[in-house]
Amino acid sequence: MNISAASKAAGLPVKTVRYYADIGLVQAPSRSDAGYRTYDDASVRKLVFIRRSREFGFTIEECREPLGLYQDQDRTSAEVKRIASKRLEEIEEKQRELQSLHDELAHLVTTCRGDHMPDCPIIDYLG
Amino acid sequence: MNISAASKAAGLPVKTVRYYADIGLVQAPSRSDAGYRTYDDASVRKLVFIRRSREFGFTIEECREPLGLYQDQDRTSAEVKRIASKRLEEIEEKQRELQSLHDELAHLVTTCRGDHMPDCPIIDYLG
DNA sequence: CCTAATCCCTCCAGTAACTAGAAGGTTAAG
DNA sequence: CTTAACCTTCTAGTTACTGGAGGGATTAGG
Repeated sequence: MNISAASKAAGLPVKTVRYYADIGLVQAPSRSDAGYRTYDDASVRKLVFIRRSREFGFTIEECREPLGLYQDQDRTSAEVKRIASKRLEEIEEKQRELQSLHDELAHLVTTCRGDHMPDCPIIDYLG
Repeated sequence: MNISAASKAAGLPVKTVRYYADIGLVQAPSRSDAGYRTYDDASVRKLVFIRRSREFGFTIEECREPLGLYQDQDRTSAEVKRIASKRLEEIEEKQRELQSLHDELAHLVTTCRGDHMPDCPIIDYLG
């Protein structure tokens, strides 16, 4: 798989895929004879994992920890479990926050009459 | 309310609160005699709205649109509704993505035995 | 009233994580 | 065999903060 196919599959720009290998977040991919980067499904799954983590506010450094664990032959199952559980709690907190952002906007949508008048009940709240 | 109280209430660093007024994302706050910025509850609610939007990957420019609407005296209710509905769909897509990230890590946690052995079923998937 | 701690201010420089563009080599379709 | 769509490296720019210097204002204790 060339870089553009991997980038499409992962949902990341080509430039970003290169960048992640440059900074050592993922392993440097192998190269074709012409020097083209070649990717496999496991690499793509890692990129998807990073993309989703990044989209929800985890930093690059915070992505390194779980990714490092997956690759570390000496880690114990207990260590993997501890770090993943901590991350899971952070994600659940994000889910609650996202839900309240959702509810706030849903309220705006349902209270607006959607007509041509400029008044809208939400203005009293946010204006 | 001084800037540090507003910053605590909004869940944003003081520097970031100043920055948002500097770039015109929120209105420049009024000042005390000594030149201190003073904030009210409506300003704090706007800052919370921005914080949550930013945490979930909306850019500063994408925050301007709904915030602008709230303040625009000439907008129609239909326009408010259209933009808020579009944003709501984006948020629902983010909720689905966050759920996938959650499930992926939850799988990691439940399949790990949590003992001192270094093997873990998730490695086959991501390693 | 004085002093120390804790605010607050502005300004400038630095960082994280990309992202755009130039210059040029490679591959696949017609 | 050309030409369009790939790919490469490199450097420089952007977004959204973030840290620190230097200095004024406010508050709590003695």
